[in-house]
Amino acid sequence: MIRRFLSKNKAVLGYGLSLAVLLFILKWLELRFVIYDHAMELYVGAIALMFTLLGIWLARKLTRPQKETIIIEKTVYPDTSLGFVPNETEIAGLGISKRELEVLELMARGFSNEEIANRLFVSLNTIKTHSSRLFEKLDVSRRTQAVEKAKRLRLIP
Amino acid sequence: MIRRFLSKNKAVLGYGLSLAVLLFILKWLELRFVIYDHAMELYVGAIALMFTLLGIWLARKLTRPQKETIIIEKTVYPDTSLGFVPNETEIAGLGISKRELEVLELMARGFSNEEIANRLFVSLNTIKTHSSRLFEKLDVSRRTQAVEKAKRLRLIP
DNA sequence: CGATGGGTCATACTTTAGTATGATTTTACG
DNA sequence: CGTAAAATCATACTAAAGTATGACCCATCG
Repeated sequence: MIRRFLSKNKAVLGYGLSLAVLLFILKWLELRFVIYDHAMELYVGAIALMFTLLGIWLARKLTRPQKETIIIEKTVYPDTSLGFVPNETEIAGLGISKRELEVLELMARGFSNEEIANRLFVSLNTIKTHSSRLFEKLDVSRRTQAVEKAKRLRLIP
Repeated sequence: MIRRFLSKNKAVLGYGLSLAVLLFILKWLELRFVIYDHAMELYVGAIALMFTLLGIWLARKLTRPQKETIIIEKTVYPDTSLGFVPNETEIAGLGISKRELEVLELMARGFSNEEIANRLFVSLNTIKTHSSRLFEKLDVSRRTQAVEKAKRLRLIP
């Protein structure tokens, strides 16, 4: 606890210490030389200088550095393969299954139903049923519409 | 020239002025009260305080603010719908005509050939020929592929 | 002026897409 | 263990999409 206090109030402690040292020097000067009236200006000047310097030092120590936030806008071209996060909420809300989503993705990539069937190792009819259900759920009637809507809803990249 | 000097050295001049004022005050105090030995500490203290404050003020005026730059990189995704610039080079290179591009855009938006025909006030057959030529030029065989490729080549948004 | 390219349209045809319906098999869950 | 959702497949059909070919109009350009 004490260490924390020390570290937190380092500047203040430093100021106190400096003050003490300066007062000591003053006392010493007072004893060393009899202060005549004509020496007064010099004495005051010295004090002024010292404390001005102290003030400068204090100011530099105490003022916390001004933070300047520079926001660099970095344009990132939608690298569909890297930075895509599917809208799970929408997918779930529409009740689209995993398999249907797979079909949808391949559709969006321009594959025909037959090509999709070959890729997924199922029959053409299966793909047809999948796509039909997909169109129902997406409330569309053609694959191009489905792709357009799916991209708009961020179901697919 | 004088005004420029004044404005450039405002802080220095301020310091000089303050010093003069303070010295005047000191002189006044010296005249006003006879400075006894026991009043010495108080006097010195006042000077110390004043000059410390002056030093702080000076430091704040003269030293340029300590900046701590925080750089935040903010990724900005370009709004494809607003700031879209078609790749004219590619369009010209592939020899795609204005009308064909129109058809392509409507295709991408999910319209059927018949819908496109109605929109452009031409017959279904015309749209079919347009799309056939389009597919040839894009080297694809289906509309979904055409849309995918066109978007990839930035022919359409 | 004639060739060229863009746009239009038609007919005839093939292929792909999409719908309707029914059935079987997995798989997940209470 | 039984049920519901998901996934599979089939048949039969309709509706789009796409191809091939030929024709016509019109502006532009050498």
